[in-house]
Amino acid sequence: MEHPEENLSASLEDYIKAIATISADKQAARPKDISLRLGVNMSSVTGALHALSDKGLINYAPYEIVTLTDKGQEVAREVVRKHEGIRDFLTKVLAVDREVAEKAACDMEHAVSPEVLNRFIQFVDYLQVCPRAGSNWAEEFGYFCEHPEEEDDCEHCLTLSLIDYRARKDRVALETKFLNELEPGTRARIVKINGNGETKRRIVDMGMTPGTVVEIERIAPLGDPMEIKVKGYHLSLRMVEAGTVAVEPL
Amino acid sequence: MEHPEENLSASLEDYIKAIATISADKQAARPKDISLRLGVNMSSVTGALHALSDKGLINYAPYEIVTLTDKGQEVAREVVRKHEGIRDFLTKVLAVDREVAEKAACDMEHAVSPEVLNRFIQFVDYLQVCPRAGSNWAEEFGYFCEHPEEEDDCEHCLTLSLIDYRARKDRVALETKFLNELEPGTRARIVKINGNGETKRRIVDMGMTPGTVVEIERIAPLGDPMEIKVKGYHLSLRMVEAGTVAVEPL
DNA sequence: ACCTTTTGTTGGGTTTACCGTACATTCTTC
DNA sequence: GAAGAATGTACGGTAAACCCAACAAAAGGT
Repeated sequence: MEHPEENLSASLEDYIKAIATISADKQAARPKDISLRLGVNMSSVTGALHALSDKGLINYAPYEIVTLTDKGQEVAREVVRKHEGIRDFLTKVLAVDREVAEKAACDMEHAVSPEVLNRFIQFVDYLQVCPRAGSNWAEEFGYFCEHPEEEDDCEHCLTLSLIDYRARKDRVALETKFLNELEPGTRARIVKINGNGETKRRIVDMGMTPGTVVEIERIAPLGDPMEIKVKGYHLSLRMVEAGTVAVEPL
Repeated sequence: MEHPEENLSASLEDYIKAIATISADKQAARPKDISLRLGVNMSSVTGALHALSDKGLINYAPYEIVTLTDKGQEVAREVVRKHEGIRDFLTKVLAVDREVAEKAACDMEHAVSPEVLNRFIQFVDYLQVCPRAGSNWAEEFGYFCEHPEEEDDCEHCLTLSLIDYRARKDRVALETKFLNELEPGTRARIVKINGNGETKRRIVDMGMTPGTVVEIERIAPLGDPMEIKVKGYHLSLRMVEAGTVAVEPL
């Protein structure tokens, strides 16, 4: 816990990711599991664990099980977001085979800047919101990135496809719902947040502003809370809160 | 020239790229230029030059100017294609700022597999050929990647935008030209290659099959040859050859 | 031609990230 | 509860890439 250094090396990020995924599956991550997953020698794992421990990202003592600290979990969340963001972009946009994409994402994730990562994630969302490609298509997407909260104003990018645009718009107007009414696996676009001061602030802090695309990941067995994905982040939301969010299903 | 090893490290690829770009600007690449461009110490450059020389990629003797061997130029072409492919994707598809994209491409180019690179390049081309994004958009792009030579059959991805599709198709039918008639900077899609056996084979070997998108880069002062870009590759084509290629301007 | 500056090289040293081998600990099983 | 297997650690070694400082060669100015 000496150096709380900011930047992790590519290799150490891999270790964090491995620990996070193994911990999610089983209870705890053993060095052996890590060595198998990453295909490295056990002695390399020991070395890496020391480094991560020094940075205060894992709880590590020789011969004991490895767990992520709070700080480590935060780092892991970012690493996973990056991996999934790239993988989803490759599969959903570039139509890369799932398995190939998984591997490619591992290779790419250490080289993609946060800025570009956000573009990847936004692009996937964009395809759902404005499924058009006009001649000024890239320009339109750039505008969308700058102002995601603005009304779905595709008109000027759809000079020749107005009919479709209007059909969609009509359909959407009829189908406006609240976030808690949606099924797992569905996607929707936020229209408005009805909550009062504190609740609203909490939701907005999560990045859920009007125009944002959300995906329902799953709903807990008891019906509360629900897990959603927003801008690549996995979030947990209480049903009461979800009920304040008006959305257009996509 | 000892080890003609296949894979270059990320760092050595950077050196090759630097040598290639500097050589293009000035006559020859001096170690100092390389050190400045890559922001590394002179002694690091010397070490890298030794390594590249051992691999037979550069002509290097102490205190003499550095040049690429044929093999080195081949490697450089690939590296440049990767860099430009990523950069163009970032700018033209993801609307990333030119300068940011240039930097991001440098970071990403060593992590992107040839397979994904081709998707990047194809996607940029795809936007020109079928500028539509229907609900089954990724699927359509995947099909296009699998069968680039097939007829421009966007109908089933355009159920609601037929009008635009037909307008474009009519326009294209009227404007079919030959490759040698196009201006630098324009893009076109190959319709047919009219040449006989040998000429035709040469052109097809360059990757110019029907359905492929080409970009006219420039035409030599004397009008011959012309430089074009196909699938990320910069090619040189004699006007006689270009005259055998029927294209739809985009 | 000589002296200074710029450029280039060599050698030694650091860091990261591996590996292999040898030793230590824990778990399993009888 | 002790032997043997599985797991974990420590130590030394390698390779890539970098740096700095010292020395060497080439280029430029007077």
